[in-house]
Amino acid sequence: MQTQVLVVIFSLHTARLQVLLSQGNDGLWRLPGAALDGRMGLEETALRSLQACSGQRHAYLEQLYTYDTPQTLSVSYFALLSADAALQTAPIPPAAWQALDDLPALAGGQDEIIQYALRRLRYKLEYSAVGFELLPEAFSLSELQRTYELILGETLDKRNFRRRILEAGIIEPTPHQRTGEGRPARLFRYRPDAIAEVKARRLFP
Amino acid sequence: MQTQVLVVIFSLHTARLQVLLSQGNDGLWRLPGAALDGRMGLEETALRSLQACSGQRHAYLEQLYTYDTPQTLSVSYFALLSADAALQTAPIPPAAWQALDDLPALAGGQDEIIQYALRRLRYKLEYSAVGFELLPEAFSLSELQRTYELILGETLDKRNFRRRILEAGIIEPTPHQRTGEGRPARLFRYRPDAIAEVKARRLFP
DNA sequence: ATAATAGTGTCTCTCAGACATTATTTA
DNA sequence: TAAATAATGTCTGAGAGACACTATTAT
Repeated sequence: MQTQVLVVIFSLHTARLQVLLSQGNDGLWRLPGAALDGRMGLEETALRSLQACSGQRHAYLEQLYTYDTPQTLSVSYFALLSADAALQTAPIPPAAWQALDDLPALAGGQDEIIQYALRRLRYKLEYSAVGFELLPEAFSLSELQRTYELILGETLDKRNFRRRILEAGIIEPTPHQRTGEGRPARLFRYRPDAIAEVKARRLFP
Repeated sequence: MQTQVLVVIFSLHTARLQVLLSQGNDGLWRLPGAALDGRMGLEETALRSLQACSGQRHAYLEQLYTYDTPQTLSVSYFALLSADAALQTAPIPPAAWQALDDLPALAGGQDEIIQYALRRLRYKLEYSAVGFELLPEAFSLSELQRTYELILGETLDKRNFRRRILEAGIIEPTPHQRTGEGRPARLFRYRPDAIAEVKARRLFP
C-alpha cells in the first residue's frame, strides 16, 4: 500500500480564489503531491510538493483529512499562499492556477478533496484569523473585506465588517497608506501576538 | 514505513468520562489499534480495533488526525460508545476503562492524541448533536445535561440548557418516564431527522 | 413529613444585522 | 469637477445568561 501527500494550494489572484493544479498526460488535472518515503515527515513532504510546483516554501499549512482507497492512502493538506508570495510565483509547468468557481476536469476523487478543503477554509475563517495568510503583510480594510467575501462567497456589510474586525483587536494600523484611484486607504497589519483562535463562536462576518 | 490506526474510545461510566485503554507488557497503557493492511480500509480497521477490545461494533466514529514519526504513520479516530453499548461491554483484557481526569501512564505520544480527541469532542459538542451518542436511546433531560457537563468540564444552568436544547428541535419526548428517587423524569429521544450540524455558531450550552 | 429530583418563566444586557452620508484623493 | 474609493454611527431585534420557586415521587 502506497502513501502519498496531496496539497490544496489556495491563493487570491485576479480577484478570484484559485487553486494550483498540474495537468497530467491524460489531460486531467491533479493536486500537487508526492509519495511519502521514509526520509521525510508529512509536513516536509507537503512543503516540498508546494515548492516543486510554485517555487515557494513559505505558506500556512494545515492537515485536512486522510483518504483511503484500496491501493493508496492520501493525506491531504491545505496551504495558503500570501499575495506577496503568489506574485513571485511562476507556476512550474504543467502547474497552473485554476479558479475555484471554474475548475477543469479533475482526476478521480480530487474534486471531493478540493471541496472539502474549501469548506474547512470557510469554516476556519469564521473562528480564526486565517484570512490574513492570503494577503500581503500590509493591507487595507477593503482588501481584507474582499478576501473574506471571496472565500465565503457572499457579500458583507462594510461598516459591520470594520466594526467587528477592529473590535476583535487582531489587526493594528500602520503609518502607511495605499494610494490609487480614489481616497487613499490606511494600511493595517496582523498582530502576531493576537489570540489566534476564539472559542467556537462566529467572530467574523 | 508502517501504518496503523488508533482509536480513542469514549464512554460515560460511573459519572465520569472514560477512555478504553490496553495495558502492555511494559506496564504502559496504549490506545486500541491495529496495523493497516491492504485488505481493509481505515474505518473498517478502526471498527475491528473497537470490536477487539470491547466486543462492540456499533459506535459513532470520526477520523481525527494523522500523526507521523520516522517509523510509523498513525491515523487516529475517536469513537463514542453509547451507554447501552457500554453496559454490555466487558472490556477484553488487557483493556480497561480509564477515567479521563485520572489517566495512567501512557505510551509515548498517546497522551497528546487523547487530549486532542477530547478537545475535538468538546468542540463538536458545541455545534452538533454528538452528545446523544453517549447516552442510551431514551434519556432524561437531566441525564443529557450531566453528559454535557461531564464532557465540557463545567456546570450549566438547568433552565437555560432545557430552553436551548428544546428550541433547537433535535430531541422529542417519548411516552415513557424514568422512575427512581424523586419525581419521575420524562424521557426524550434524539430525532434522527434533525439537522445534525448547525453553522459555526455555538448552539448548545 | 422529609428528602430527592423534575420542571418551569422573566428580565436584562450584549451583540448581530440593517442602513446612508461625508471625506479625500486622482484623472 | 467628476468619478472613485475610504471612512464613519445609530437603531432595532434576537438571543445568551443570570436567577428561585413549585411539583411529584420514594422512603
